[in-house]
Amino acid sequence: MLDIKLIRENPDYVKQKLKTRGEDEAAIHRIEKIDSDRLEILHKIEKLKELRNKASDDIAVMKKNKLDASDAIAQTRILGDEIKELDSQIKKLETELEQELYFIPALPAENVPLGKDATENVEVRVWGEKKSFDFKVKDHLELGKSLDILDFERGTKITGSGFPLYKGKGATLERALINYMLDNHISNNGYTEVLTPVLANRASMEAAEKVPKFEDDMYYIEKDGLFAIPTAEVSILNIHRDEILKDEDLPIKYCGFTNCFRREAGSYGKDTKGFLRVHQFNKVELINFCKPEESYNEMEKMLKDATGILESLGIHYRIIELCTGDLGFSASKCYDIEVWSYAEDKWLEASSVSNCTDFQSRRAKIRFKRHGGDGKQKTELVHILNGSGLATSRLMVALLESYQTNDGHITVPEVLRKYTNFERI
RNA sequence: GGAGAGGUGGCAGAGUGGUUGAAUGCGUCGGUCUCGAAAACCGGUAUAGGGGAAACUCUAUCGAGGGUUCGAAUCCCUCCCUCUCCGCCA
Repeated sequence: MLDIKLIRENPDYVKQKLKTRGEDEAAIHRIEKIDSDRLEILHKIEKLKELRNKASDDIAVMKKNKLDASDAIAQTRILGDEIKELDSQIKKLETELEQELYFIPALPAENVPLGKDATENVEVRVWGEKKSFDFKVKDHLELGKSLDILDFERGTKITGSGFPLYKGKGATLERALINYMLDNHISNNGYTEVLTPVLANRASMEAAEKVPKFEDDMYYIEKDGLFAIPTAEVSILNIHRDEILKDEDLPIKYCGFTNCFRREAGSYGKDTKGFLRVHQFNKVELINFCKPEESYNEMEKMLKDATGILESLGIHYRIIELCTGDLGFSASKCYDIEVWSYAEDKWLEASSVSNCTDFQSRRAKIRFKRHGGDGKQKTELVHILNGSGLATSRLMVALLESYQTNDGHITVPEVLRKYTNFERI
């Protein structure tokens, strides 16, 4: 969430920034009003509490000296009643303020291209070239079926549509991809592997800014009050919730594989084919906790970490920088990595790398102590970045399609062979 | 699921109604000493919010939320979590 102080002191700046995201300023107006009302009451309350504290100390002294304090007690009781009344008023305002703040997105970074929606995203670079096939390419559904490695129908039987079943060499290939990516990030890119829970409580979902804003997109187990994570970002970020980290430990970099669960409410009928949009998918996630001055630099590194995988797999991809109007809720800057689908004849999003700066860390209370040269310490919010490195479902589409042979088989990319123990499907 | 114990600062651990934001130890930071280090000694060391140019000051916080009281870490209620034993079980 945004810093209320920033809104208080620089409302016009905040409104202008939000406008570039297509947000209207009405909510900020409401917030300003609630905040000033709250401050006014806060001043009264603190004054009254100060009086009460002093009076209580006096009473303590009187009692100690065996003096009659009943007058003082009676007077202080009145103070207490006033405080109670104001307390309930301020609590109401605080709740209102929170409810508004929870729905205000992060402010775009200065160098993010302006634009109203996805059509105005900017292509940063393209890697590799499209292969040319001298036969008609099959899509991943045909390949999956004919080679008996993907079974969407039976996945549907088990759960419902959008829950894929991998089979035989398909399952092995998926596992190989995951292992390859993890090993790469651990050995070459300096990440610490974590294997986290895939269910998260409400506090964790809130800390990662997924709830209440996106509550309808989450699977929720009412009986236990738990959410299925939409991304490992949630579970990994919460490793350090409510912690104060040491500055010499930063940046802290984790990678972790989990299943991810998304209801995709409202997107029925769109990209429903096979892997293009699923409710459960596999993803290796990268999370970085760092000092504010490092975050944009770390972001570029994360982008390299993710694209390095694609390059070693020989997958044709491009990097898109999202414009202000297309940025995710928590992100100040975001790159999408898209892989080329030969059968769909379009780019598919396989990863996004986001710098969420202090937007999540404020809510999650993840800070660090900065040691000043003068021996003084200052507590600051860390910056948090997340990136998929990568999600396998759409990567699998690109991989199967681009490695198909004219006899309908799949050649396993070189780097995966030591994980699959086969070269061909 | 049944029975019991407990949640206090970075950690360990005192504290059962009144200058307790909280003893003590450890850690940590600064300093003295030293050629340097260790040891020893001295001093500092929570978080959030408000006011103030600043010095500083006020408020809140002892798992969370309510209650009792002039006053709550301490008493009462609800919830959450952890641990131990039993049961069940991958």
